[in-house]
Amino acid sequence: MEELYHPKKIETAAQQYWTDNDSFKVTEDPGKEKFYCLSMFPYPSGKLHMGHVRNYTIGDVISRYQRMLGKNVLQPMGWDAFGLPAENAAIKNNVPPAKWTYENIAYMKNQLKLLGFGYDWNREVATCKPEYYKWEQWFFTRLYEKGLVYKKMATVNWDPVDETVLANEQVIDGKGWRSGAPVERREIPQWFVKITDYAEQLLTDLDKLEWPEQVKTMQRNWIGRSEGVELTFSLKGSDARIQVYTTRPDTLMGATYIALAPQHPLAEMAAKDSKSLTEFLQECKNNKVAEAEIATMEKRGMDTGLVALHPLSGEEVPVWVANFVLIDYGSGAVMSVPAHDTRDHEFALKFGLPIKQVIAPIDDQDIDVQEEAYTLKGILVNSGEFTGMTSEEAFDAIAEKLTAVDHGYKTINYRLRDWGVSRQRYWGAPIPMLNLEDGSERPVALQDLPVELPEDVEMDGVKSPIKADPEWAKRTVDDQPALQETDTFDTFMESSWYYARYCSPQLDDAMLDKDAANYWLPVDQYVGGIEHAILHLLYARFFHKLMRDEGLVESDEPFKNLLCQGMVIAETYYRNEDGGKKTYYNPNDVRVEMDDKGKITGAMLISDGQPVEIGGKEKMSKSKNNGADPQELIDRYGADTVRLFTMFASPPEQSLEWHDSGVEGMHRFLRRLWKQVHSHFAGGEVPALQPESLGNKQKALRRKTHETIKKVSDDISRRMTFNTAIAAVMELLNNVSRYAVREDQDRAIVHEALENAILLLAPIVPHFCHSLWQEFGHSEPVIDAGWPGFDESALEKDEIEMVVQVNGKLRARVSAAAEATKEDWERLALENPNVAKFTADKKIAKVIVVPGRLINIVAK
RNA sequence: GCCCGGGUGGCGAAAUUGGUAGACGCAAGGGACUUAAAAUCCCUCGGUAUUUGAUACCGUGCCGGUUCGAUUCCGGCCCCGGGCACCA
Repeated sequence: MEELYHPKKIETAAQQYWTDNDSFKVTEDPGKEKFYCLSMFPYPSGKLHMGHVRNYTIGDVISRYQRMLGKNVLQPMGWDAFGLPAENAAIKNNVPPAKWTYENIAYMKNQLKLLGFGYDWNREVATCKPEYYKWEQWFFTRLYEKGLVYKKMATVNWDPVDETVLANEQVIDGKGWRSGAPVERREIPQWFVKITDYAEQLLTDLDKLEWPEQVKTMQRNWIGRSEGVELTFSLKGSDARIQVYTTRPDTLMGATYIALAPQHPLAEMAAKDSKSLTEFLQECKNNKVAEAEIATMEKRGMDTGLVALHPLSGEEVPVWVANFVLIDYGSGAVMSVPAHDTRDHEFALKFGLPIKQVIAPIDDQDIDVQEEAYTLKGILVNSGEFTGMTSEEAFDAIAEKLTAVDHGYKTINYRLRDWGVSRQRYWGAPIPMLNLEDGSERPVALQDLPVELPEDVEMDGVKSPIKADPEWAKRTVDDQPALQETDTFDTFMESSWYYARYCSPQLDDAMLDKDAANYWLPVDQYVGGIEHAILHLLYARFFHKLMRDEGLVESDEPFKNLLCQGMVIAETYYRNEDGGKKTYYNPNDVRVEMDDKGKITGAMLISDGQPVEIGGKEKMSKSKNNGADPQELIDRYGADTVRLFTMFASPPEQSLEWHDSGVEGMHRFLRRLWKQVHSHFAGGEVPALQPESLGNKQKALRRKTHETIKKVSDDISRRMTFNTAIAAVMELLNNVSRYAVREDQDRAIVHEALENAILLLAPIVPHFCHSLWQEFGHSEPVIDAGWPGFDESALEKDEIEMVVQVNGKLRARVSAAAEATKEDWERLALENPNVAKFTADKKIAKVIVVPGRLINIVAK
């Protein structure tokens, strides 16, 4: 064996071995327990970033561990290849998005191989390939036929100069990122999938999942099921009615005005007679569609002049337009009860609208609703026949009354909205729909699928090439001219079913092979970034149910266990350019200035020496240009060091703030371990271990070995805290290096410790362990070595140490034989001189003995 | 604004069910080896006080509570991060 650790050499050899032996190729084997471990596939943005390395190392460690447990492990990889950045790169570099994407895939695939991830590359998929999106298009036509998709008008960000639709990301401070023109909201027809039909299932099935509570809570809140009342206000002097939904019908008698979304038909109607209202509605259009934007902007409103009639009291209620009411949510109108809702209160104060208290606190607490909204439930006041009821009683009574007068009914509402899947962009899967001359629409027939996206195109930066080419969309249907839809799918469509396609990736006559899908699915462990906690994971769950109802899969849920890794974050640096634009600079190109105490005082760009703004630590991203390049570290230290460091730096669910320092330490650890193994073998033949004949020191090291096996197994399988698993192995090896080898049994114990350390580290630093495992004389590769078990008898202790506290403060340590009783411990503790010092002039009130941990003496 | 997380030494972190705060590692300082450097090895390393010693006091974002005992549970606040439906 080589005396020194040469990462390049052993990594190349191990990777070659895995390739030559097709080590990670798997097939369905009903006789073996399967384990499907999936990491979220990357967007091929150019090269791997630290977030990828972290994500895929976690997935690979879990996969390799499960394989060592003897399972049939599937770990596939592919490419989420459609998306906006390809179009931007195409414009910038004058290459077609397809070419750019395929080049990136090739480069990143090589990087993944260099990192030693055990993927079954035979199953690779790229979502931009017609073989892939053909089935997505087919599936959409099935949904169309089932009535699960529909077309409606929906709002987009419109750039009036470029005459194009902008993504939220492309709107910066209300302006188009290229043109700089203020964006407008515009309504265009778009396709929607009825996810709301599945809202209840998506909610209740969360209970079946072994997911982090945090993610389940986020999804529950996103779906937002509520029980309430749908009611209508009649309009004075008109047949029109305004429909509103409320979760607090008990406050109905306190409704003092109605607020409409600016896009509400009645608002637009009222604007016909009012110049000022028309102007106001126009101003409301100068806004990005993002909800965060709407929620944080200045609340504005205007009276429409319309008057609604209260459904129960018949009182006249003014109808206002408010810029924060969302047209896409519910009916686009809300009844406002300023006395009992914070936002309504704020609005009423601003515009001098009446505030009428109808709920009083249950206790005698003094409140003033003119000052502040009282939002809790209570007892009804000023509510006519409902006065005196509790909020709960009034909920039912008012609902019944509304039903009786035909102005409302109890209902269940969801915050979740249908999924808009139309994008006006080029680099996506074309929506397989035909628009006929007579105005009707038709799905593309299976034999005409896929509707292929031309790949050899030029991007002008404004219009999608398939929209710019008048010929592309032309079709003939039943001798009638028809136009192929030129919008493409939201890229969440592709990422909603790729996990299933991996089961039969090359199948060309169906979307999925049912046997293969039902063998592998659901995914046993899904690993990916927390930023996907809602959208991607919810859409994928929805898609799975759609596929189930199409008879393609049997399970209800796609991902049994979920591990959400935290973000890899890094400092951002930028400069403000003209027109409010920010240019971000990579941390590698920036020098940070510090004062004597190491506190950061400023930063400057190395290339020009001029200052840059410090923007705070954020998720590594292309748009913030704060990504670290793992490649340099791989070249310098090898993949194992990079893998080890990303796993050691923090627990997977926590966000990881990236610094290069620390990597060196991991490399040092591997070098030291290598040398340790080398010098162990240099000592010659190792005798067989004889556990019965060991002395105390020998027993102690052996105990440490078995404690480590126990802890690492638990850390990897149950806790998924790889950082503490690594720390435990380091501790064991520190014990080994401090251990003085004097006789044969010492060598046997060290041998056991080292051999097990190799097994425990094998999932994390696979090349390193592949090589050393061979040095231990094993012909089977370490990937197929069984995971070590621990010897219960080696864990036993003869003597136990406990801590003694007086009134909760640590005062002494005492030891006794393992058999010592509670009384023995109490006596030992009280006899201790330091304890006596603190209890001397006090009365002992109580002695608490926590076995194996501590003794606390309560003295007063 | 709304929903979900997080805050512990100079830094990344550990403390798993309410029971020894700081394991493991980085950085730093000191020493050994060396002509020298690198590498390697050894020692110190939360703060304050006691003029050797060990010990005492303080310390887990801030304020308060529950408890024999709180980084952990409860209430209120501050700061940071993620998501908010067209970034992926």
